[in-house]
Amino acid sequence: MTEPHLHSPLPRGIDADDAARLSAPFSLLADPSRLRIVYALVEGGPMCVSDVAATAGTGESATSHQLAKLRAAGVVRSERRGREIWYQVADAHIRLLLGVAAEHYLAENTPGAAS
Amino acid sequence: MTEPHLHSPLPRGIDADDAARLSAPFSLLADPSRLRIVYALVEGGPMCVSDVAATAGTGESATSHQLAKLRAAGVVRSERRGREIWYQVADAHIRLLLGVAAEHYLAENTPGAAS
DNA sequence: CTAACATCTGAATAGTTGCTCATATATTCA
DNA sequence: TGAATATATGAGCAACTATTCAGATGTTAG
Repeated sequence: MTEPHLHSPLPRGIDADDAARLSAPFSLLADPSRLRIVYALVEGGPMCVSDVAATAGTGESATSHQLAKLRAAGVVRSERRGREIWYQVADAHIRLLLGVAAEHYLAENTPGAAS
Repeated sequence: MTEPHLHSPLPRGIDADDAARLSAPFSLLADPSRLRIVYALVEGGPMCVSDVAATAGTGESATSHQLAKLRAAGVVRSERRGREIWYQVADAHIRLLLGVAAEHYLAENTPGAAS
């Protein structure tokens, strides 16, 4: 292992800490099922768990697990209404990221970002 | 299992196919090491592998593996220069996503997106 | 041609993650 | 109170992924 040359003038990157902070929101959208869940909430507004599952096409237990993870990450907020628990998106950044991606990778009507 | 109620008026989501397409770019940025690699290339411009590794703070073999994956996904382009192989970012969408995230989650000088 | 260098590639491994199943908790209704 | 509904939660498992190590490939210099 000889020292690397560093051709370019001082191309400093980001430290491991910032990389972890930056990659966290991406990992939340990296799973197709979880992305469908977030998308359903962005597009459809506040919903109870079973409606999220029905809209996203995911199992109810799996949906609950994913919503718990999203809630722990601060992406969604939950509120009890009777025996149901309603979820809504609480993170504008995630909404923006999803909108940008949808706009560029689906080339259709984008959620949240436009208008 | 009784049928779900669907309170909201027709909140249709996206199908599994679109979800997979949408989540793919996010998964590429979901790993801290790979994100540092992309970030290094976005910030520092074209570089050879060992310089990418040095800038990103990742092992050389690991960097090579990740660059191969990024190349397969069309995120980076490679070109041989003598015995070195230089990589550069080839996907404007990834650049934009990374820029948006950096702007909102690091609140500092953002790469690519601004100016 | 040989040695050194830069990168690639495959196998093995360890860590992570998302799903399912079963069960627990909480709420409403009769 | 007891049954039904809605969701949460934990354990177990299967699939995926990133890293390391060893060796292969291609390139330049002597």
